[in-house]
Amino acid sequence: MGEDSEGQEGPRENQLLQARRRKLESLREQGIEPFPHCFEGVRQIADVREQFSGLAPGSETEVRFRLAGRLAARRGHGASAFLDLVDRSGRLQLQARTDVLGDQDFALITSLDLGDLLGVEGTVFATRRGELSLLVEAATVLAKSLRPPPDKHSGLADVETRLRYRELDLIADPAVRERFATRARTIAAVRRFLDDHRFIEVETPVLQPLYGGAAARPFTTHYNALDRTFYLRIATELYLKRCIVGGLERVYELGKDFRNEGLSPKHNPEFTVLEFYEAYADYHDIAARLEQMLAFVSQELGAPVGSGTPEISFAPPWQRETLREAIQARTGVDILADDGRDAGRLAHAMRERGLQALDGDTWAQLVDELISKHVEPTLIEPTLLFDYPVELSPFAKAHRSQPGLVERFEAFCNGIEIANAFTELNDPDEQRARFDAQRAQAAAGDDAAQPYDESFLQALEHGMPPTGGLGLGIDRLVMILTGQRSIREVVLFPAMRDK
RNA sequence: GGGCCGUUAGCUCAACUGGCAGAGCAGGGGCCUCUUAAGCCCAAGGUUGAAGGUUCGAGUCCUUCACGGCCCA
Repeated sequence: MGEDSEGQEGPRENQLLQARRRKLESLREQGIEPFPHCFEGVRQIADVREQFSGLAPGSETEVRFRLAGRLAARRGHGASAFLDLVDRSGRLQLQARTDVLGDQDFALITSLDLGDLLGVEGTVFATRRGELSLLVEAATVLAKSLRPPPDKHSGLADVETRLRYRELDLIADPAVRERFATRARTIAAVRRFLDDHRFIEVETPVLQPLYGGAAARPFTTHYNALDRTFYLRIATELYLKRCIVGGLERVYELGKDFRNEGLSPKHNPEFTVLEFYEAYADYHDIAARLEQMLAFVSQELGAPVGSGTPEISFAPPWQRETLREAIQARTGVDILADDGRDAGRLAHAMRERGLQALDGDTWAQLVDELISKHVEPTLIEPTLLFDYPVELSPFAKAHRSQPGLVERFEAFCNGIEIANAFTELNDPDEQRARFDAQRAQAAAGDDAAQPYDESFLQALEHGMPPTGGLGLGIDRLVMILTGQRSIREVVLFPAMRDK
């Protein structure tokens, strides 16, 4: 290999890299392939532990296992050595002995670096102190590691390094691996629930000629073949309703939305969302469906999955309040005291109670402020807030008895919003009027206002059945289920600024 | 956008009021056949995030910047 391969690294780090490069060369000189193509018959470390959990200290067995994983620690004793092998399912101690392996293979296995990928075959035994172990009869290098792994004991502490180089975080911390496995099981359980209830999974465009379905700024891109600006979707809502118009009756989509916003512990610019729509249902039906679904999901995950946070039970029924009551109970402000929806009067009522109210804010923005500042943080147990102002909800159907409100609820848990649902607006003329109102807001400078979507309106004009729909933030749900306070801990590769 | 905090060896962390940048782990050379954060001996490893400034002297004080964390908007 190159004598100047050290050019790009610092001169010091090179000592470590060079040592590994030398071992790579040495393997090849011995005729050993450092990057073989496969290793057959691999079992999981958890299989060994399950089968031999009660093996008495000092006992040996004839039971042979082939295992593969990463070398995580080594304790040498001259003519024998203990090695720790880690796979996705766990960690197991290996014992290597000259009298079993012969000098050559023993020298090979003990000269491996921490971090190397290793395949072994051997028999199960328990040490005198009772540590379940594998006596290695054969060892194969499966991939040479050319960089030093994180510290075998203290792991990685620097948050930035953990997020930028998630592979190192995963290598160093089994709890992180477990968290992402929990995420996968959560999503699988959501799918199973919906599939079992006659929903069908669909895929709608991520790249869209026009974005919509939520109040957010989009990412834009250029489609060369059409020489036209395209947008990354901010929601799946409008296409999914077109599926409902088309007669699919119960549909869901699980995938990523993209919003051109800042980063925060609750926000990543790309995030995973479930939306489902159910024909002939209203928002009460959807609320019940959501309760059932999350109860099912948490049950599928098995008992306590949260760590460090108060135990959250999704068992139905959840707490229910109307939005008006919720705000009034926590701030004393009645947002509907004034039928005129006058921003000045609401701001005055807020200031009377010692609450901050910005001068330029509209009535709807003040309501939004009351929710996110004074209500949302107080909602720890799963809670549904019903009946929102129409100004905040351009796609929700008017309330059947409360003028100025729509049939919408949001679900909160652990002080954050996790879901948003409505009885869907299916009157095309009313929807057109809502778009007009959005257009006026956009003209007034609101860059998160809805663009006018004529093809969606046309679809509604063909007739959409009465429908209930819901959007659920999967990342936030996983945060709750795994007891994490930051979305970055449940997204494998969160967005980061360039270093 | 604002405030506070952080950035020192590959990793985890020290370094008093400004006075020779250290340790453990990892890596290198030895010893050691039941250890498990194995142990013992030896040697090595640094542009202290970047740039500028103050000072006889800066990891430490000042300014600006970068990235990250927490809080606020």
